[in-house]
Amino acid sequence: MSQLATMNVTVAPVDKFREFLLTKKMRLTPEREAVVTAIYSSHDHFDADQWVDSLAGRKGSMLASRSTVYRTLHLLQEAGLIRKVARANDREVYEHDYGYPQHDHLICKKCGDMIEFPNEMISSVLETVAAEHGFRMSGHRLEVEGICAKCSRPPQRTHRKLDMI
Amino acid sequence: MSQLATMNVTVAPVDKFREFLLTKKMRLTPEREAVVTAIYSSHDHFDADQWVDSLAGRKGSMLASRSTVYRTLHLLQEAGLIRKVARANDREVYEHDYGYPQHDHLICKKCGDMIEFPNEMISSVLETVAAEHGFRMSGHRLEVEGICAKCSRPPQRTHRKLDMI
DNA sequence: TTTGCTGCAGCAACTAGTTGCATAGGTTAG
DNA sequence: CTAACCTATGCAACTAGTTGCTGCAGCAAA
Ligand SMILES: [Mn+2]
Ligand SMILES: [Mn+2]
Ligand SMILES: [Zn+2]
Ligand SMILES: [Zn+2]
Repeated sequence: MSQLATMNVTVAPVDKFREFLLTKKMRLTPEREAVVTAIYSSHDHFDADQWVDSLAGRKGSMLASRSTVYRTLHLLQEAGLIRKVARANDREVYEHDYGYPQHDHLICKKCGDMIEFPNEMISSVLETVAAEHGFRMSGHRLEVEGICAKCSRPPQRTHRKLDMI
Repeated sequence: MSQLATMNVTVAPVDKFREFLLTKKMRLTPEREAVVTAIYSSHDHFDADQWVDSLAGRKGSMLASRSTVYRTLHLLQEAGLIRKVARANDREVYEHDYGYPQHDHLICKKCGDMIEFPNEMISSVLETVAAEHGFRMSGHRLEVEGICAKCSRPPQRTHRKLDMI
């Protein structure tokens, strides 16, 4: 999934989150910590449901309720720790927005694959456009849709010695 | 809302829709025609709800059910007549994608205003990126978020002779 | 301790949007 | 004409995500 190199960061995500919460006079509760720890335990695109499942009842033990997971996801976005990246299969797809270089995605309509690409050019075009409009840009979300190289190869079946009967 | 000039098109939206449906061996039913006519009766950003309201029961007589409105919106996207442009107030925002020049939007987090800007530069950057990845791009969705010029002016109150008591 | 205040969790009810299903109705063959 | 076929509709049930409410924990004043 991740073909871009990761970056080292000095402040751990949990601490960055605590700092953010302090500025809003909010606390890093055990529930909120459970969510941020879970999310930063692996570096992948993810959706809310998998954490609702594992943190709130259905599959795992109750570490945070469904509402709390969703509310914490909002806080994590505000804090700049995660961002919405696309919508796939009726679900919002998120990713880490901290400790990882800026990029956008080519999204294959057939297989759903999300190919990451760095976006300096686009960012700088947007800086210019925003300046022209006196617009203070804080971020962007770009979904490029189409068919990936794998899926657009002619329907020649995948390489195989012999078909099964 | 629209600060970009409109373009003249030869084929009317309803006819373009009928053509598209034919290629899929589908019919332009009265319900589908009602939806596309309603949507093309004005040239604005819009959301599904307003057409569900006016076409399905609640306000007028039933021209197309809720499901049919939503299903027709999908078809209109496939047909290249409309496209999703952003998400605002928990609703998808659509706009005409036919008879109007390509553009993207600066979206103000405070007032919700959507400022349109033409996007040739961005399209061409994306063409290059897509080519590099052997990706056959069919479209994109770009939301630039931030604070618009109006909203970022110092909090000097709006011009008013005398405050109300 | 008791009392009061505040922030947060969990619940349940809600909204936008999707989908399975039964059936209405159009199209074609006989 | 009818029968078979097939598409598209409307309904109702469903899903992802949001929100108002209530009650409880943590802290502070009395
Ligand atoms: Mn990514
Ligand atoms: Mn627009
Ligand atoms: Zn693919
Ligand atoms: Zn604004």
